[in-house]
Amino acid sequence: MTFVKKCPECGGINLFWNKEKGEIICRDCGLVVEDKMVDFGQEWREFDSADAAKLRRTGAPMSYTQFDQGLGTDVGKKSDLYQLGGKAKSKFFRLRKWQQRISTAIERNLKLALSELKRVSSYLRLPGSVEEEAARIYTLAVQKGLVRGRSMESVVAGALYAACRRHDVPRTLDELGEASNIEKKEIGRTYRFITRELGIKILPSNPGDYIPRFASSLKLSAETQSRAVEIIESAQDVELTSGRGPTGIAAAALYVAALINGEKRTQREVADVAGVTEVTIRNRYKELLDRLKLEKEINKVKKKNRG
DNA sequence: AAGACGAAAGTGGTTGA
DNA sequence: TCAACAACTTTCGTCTT
Repeated sequence: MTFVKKCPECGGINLFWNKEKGEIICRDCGLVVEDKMVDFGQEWREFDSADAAKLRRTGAPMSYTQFDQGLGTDVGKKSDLYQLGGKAKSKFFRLRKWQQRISTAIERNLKLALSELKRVSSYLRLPGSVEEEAARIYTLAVQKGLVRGRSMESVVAGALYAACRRHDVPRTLDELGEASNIEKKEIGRTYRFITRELGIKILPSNPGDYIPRFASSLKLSAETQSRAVEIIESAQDVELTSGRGPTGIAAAALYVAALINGEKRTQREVADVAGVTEVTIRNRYKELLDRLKLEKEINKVKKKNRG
């Protein structure tokens, strides 16, 4: 299944589909070609009708993004009535009344929340697996009554953020904030709250996970990207990364890598796409130079530019 | 004139008494 | 619950290219 055959940036055909992250990456120039992948394919193949009967599932797939896991039954609308006689008609109304009573506050809340969740996740072009996870987290949160006293939207955003982290598909709090119109602080707060209350373990995100996206928005080459990843790895070896914000590290590594590869970007440009300030980049950058003996390479490039 | 640099003061969160 | 603390931000003046 391919939407894009050629990289629009460099024309290369060496495209790599990272299915888990929902990104297509050009191996030649590092551009993230397409990051709104939807998997329309069937994951099975059928060769005859016997196979078809065996393999096809009936009905919609079970999903947490449906408020009742997609398994509920609706008593129909009035437009279905034309085929019913008198008795059946009264039975219909009775059943429908019941269903309305059964629709508790929780279900109504879920219905609303999940449509919000879908909205935000499609805005951020998150893969379905993350959306599913977020919906699961949200459902658990509702069942535990954690939404009380918090806005539904902020819990949705928090659940999505947690799901992103768990799937190593990092989005920054800023991005979540932009997509959901909730303040970054608030999202962070609810995120910590629900993960604590639900006992969800989340490892600190790896700075390297941010590199492809940042590098792509800065139009940096694949070599620069892998250079940045190397820098991050060696930084981890000398314990420069613990306790620091991963986005700052990713930004600084990318800045240095671009410098070394002669694709210089200003600190401001890098800072903007990474959602940190220039000051943070400078601090990380300085630490990197101090500890990783990169000065030589930088000086080499500087000399080259002069001569 | 733009970019890089670094000092100083402020913010929000964590930790430990 | 409060204070100390680390990381990060904002702001601003100075140096470099």
